[in-house]
Amino acid sequence: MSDMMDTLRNEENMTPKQIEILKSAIELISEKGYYNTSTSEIAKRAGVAEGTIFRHYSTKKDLLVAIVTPVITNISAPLFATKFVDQVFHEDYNSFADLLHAFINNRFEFAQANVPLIKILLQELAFHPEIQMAYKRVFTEKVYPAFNQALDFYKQKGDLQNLPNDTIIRIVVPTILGFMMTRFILQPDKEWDDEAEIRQMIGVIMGGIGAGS
Amino acid sequence: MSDMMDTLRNEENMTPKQIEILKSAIELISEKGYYNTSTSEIAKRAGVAEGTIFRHYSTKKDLLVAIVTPVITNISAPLFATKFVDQVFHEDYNSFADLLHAFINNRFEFAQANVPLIKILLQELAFHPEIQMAYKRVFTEKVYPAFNQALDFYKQKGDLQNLPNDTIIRIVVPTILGFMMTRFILQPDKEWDDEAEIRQMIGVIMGGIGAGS
Amino acid sequence: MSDMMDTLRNEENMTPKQIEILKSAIELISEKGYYNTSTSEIAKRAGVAEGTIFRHYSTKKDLLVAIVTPVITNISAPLFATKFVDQVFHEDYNSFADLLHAFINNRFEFAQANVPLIKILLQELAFHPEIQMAYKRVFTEKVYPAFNQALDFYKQKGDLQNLPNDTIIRIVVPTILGFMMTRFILQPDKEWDDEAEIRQMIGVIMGGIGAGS
Amino acid sequence: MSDMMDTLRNEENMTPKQIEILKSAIELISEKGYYNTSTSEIAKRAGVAEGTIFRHYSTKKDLLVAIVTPVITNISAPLFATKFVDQVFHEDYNSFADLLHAFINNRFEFAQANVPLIKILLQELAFHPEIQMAYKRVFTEKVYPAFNQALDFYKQKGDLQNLPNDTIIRIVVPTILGFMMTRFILQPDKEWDDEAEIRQMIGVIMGGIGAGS
DNA sequence: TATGAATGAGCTTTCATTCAT
DNA sequence: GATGAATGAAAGCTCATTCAT
Repeated sequence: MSDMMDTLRNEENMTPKQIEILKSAIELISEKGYYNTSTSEIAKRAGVAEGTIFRHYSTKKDLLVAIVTPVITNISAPLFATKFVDQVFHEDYNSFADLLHAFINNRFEFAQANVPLIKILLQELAFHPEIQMAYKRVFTEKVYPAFNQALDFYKQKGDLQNLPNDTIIRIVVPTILGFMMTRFILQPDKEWDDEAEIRQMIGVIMGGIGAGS
Repeated sequence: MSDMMDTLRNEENMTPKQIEILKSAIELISEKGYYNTSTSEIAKRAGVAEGTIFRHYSTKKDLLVAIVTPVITNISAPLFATKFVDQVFHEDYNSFADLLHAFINNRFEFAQANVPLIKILLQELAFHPEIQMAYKRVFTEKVYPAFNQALDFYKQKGDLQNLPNDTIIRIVVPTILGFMMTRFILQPDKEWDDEAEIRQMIGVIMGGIGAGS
Repeated sequence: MSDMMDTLRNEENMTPKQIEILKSAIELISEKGYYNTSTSEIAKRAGVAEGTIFRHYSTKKDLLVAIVTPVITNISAPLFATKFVDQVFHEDYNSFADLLHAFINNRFEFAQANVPLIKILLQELAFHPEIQMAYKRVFTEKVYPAFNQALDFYKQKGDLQNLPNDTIIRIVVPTILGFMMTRFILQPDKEWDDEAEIRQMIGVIMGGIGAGS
Repeated sequence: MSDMMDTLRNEENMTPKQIEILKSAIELISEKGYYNTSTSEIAKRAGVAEGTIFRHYSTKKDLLVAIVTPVITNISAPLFATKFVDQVFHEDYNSFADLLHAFINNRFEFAQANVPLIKILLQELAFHPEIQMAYKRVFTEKVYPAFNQALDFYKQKGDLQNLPNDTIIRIVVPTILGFMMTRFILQPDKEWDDEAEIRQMIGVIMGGIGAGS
């Protein structure tokens, strides 16, 4: 749980009660959904009075946004972290496959540490325009450009077929997402050989978009 | 809309009011979600008294299930229709790529005609165990076996690499789903060259899993 | 059941549907009470459309009154039947104890044949002014005078102590009612030696109010 | 009313609103019955929002049970209070008639102070299994054994005829109940000479079951 | 800052009653 | 007469939010 709280915690300090509220809200909402979770339930599990929730989050939806927004930011963080971009362009990765491997491993660990948060994000994205906004902004301003840059770079390098970037993205992203959803949400209890799965997936992806094919 | 009602209508007749109720429920729920749509709203839009809804669907959730269950069945219908299986095994399709093409085209048209229904299915799947049950049953009993059969067949024929079926499915299905979601839900207003998109997608998929690579 | 319908049937003929409605209403209301029984349930059990009930009884309460009013009349019928009064005054019964015995036996059989109807009467008496009216009228106009007449007669004859009639009634009536309620409603399944019970009860009553004591 | 609230109040404190709710519920339900009294009416009379009722009693039926259960307990309280039993066996009462007199006086006062509560109990007993349960438990575990003990004691002492206890109880209890119902519910407005009535009633009862007869 | 009783609008659901067929 | 779809008022209940303490 501490990892997950790292994802959420901003620079300012939170009171212990506020942390309890967030934890409880995350547990309950990820289990039962936003509309099936009442503030009184959250308060009870957090060991806090119902009014206390509204001292910290003036609205139930505010509480949801406070949970979900940092996830959106963090999910895509490495993609636009200066460090990452630098690594790519300073050829820390010899090939697109290497980059993909590093990227997937990194995001895999993040997902593993934040399953409940990601569940909430996926489930509620459809219903809350506020969240959709945040998501779209991050995607178009950060993720998409970073992706494009990287793809252009490795195309130039001869690692990739000359497909439109959009097409490549539409292959790569759902494949990764699909794997993660299956891995963590649909069949979390299956025995997975994660490393093998990832290698295989990359093999197939590169078979589809790599230059050699 | 008439197409969509075909997806829902059973053999027996519905009263005009019942059809109106279904239509209104579909519109509203697909726009705003199940929990943000009240039965009084549905009644108002359907031009019907609120009690009339409960004469036909004894529960609000019953109404949802009546909307969503036929979609689950129809989404996967061609996969387990005798006709389809026959076609596959009587070599109506010379290659897995051909099969894929026919399949995607067919499902693309279905999706196009049923966007609101599919939106509802995707959005509510997470929260209603009844729906999850129906989905799981159809998937494990129908879709998955049909897929396996087809994959085995074309593997034997030498069309496909010798990857585990599960891995192939985990590549192919999310890729197709991802495309459709982008096409019909995330960016429905973008100008799409559907035929080209599909061809490209198949190219990449076959690059990843086809025998030639 | 045929006996019970005798209690209800007036001179005019009823259609078979109407009889079915009455039967079903009696069963359901005596089991679950008036407010827990819906007209649609009654219709279903009667094998009749809901509207048909309202063709015969313009109101749900009308139906109840149609069930309960004849019971009130019949419960007390023997008390004011000319025949009964005649018997009393022509000394068909040698003693008040004899009269009591005949009376209790008679009412016992009536109760036995009409348990559901009596249950309904007892349960709903409290809530429906219409029923209370009917009950009060019958009691003050018929039962009470007949009782007084008989008591005066047997007092004069020296069978009874010189207690106020009201006091005697307040001993006799609740004792009989209490026995019947215990016998038919509270503990209907206990094995009863009815004849012995009745004899004992009369013994005690006469011990309390009879002249010998 | 304060007396009545004593019957209901548990050791813990109630908020003033909760007291108002109870009072209003008792008034309305005893006048019109449970099913004819809506929670909104209760709220209005109590000067409280409807939601407030459900904060204190999670169900309308819970409210009813909260009203009725303490009555059941208190109605029979003296019968199984150690003090009462002691009194009986330490011959505080010289005869069964004395005991009866003390007992009736005591219960008469209780009834007088709790008419609405008792009305509710009598009226709703028929329809609510929860209440029936509570009633049966108290009767078989407390009232019945205490009665038996007392009857055996005074039989041995030669005060009572050798009738079966059950028969005695079936005479005594309905007679007392019948008197109280007539006195407080059926004809509360008649001018009563209570002391005389009670004396007379005891006379008759003892005439019926006493040893001298 | 924290509490939790109180609020009241809004929800789903029930059901006696009506009426066109 | 009989039907049963339709009605709509009213019910019990939920819950995010407020506010005096």
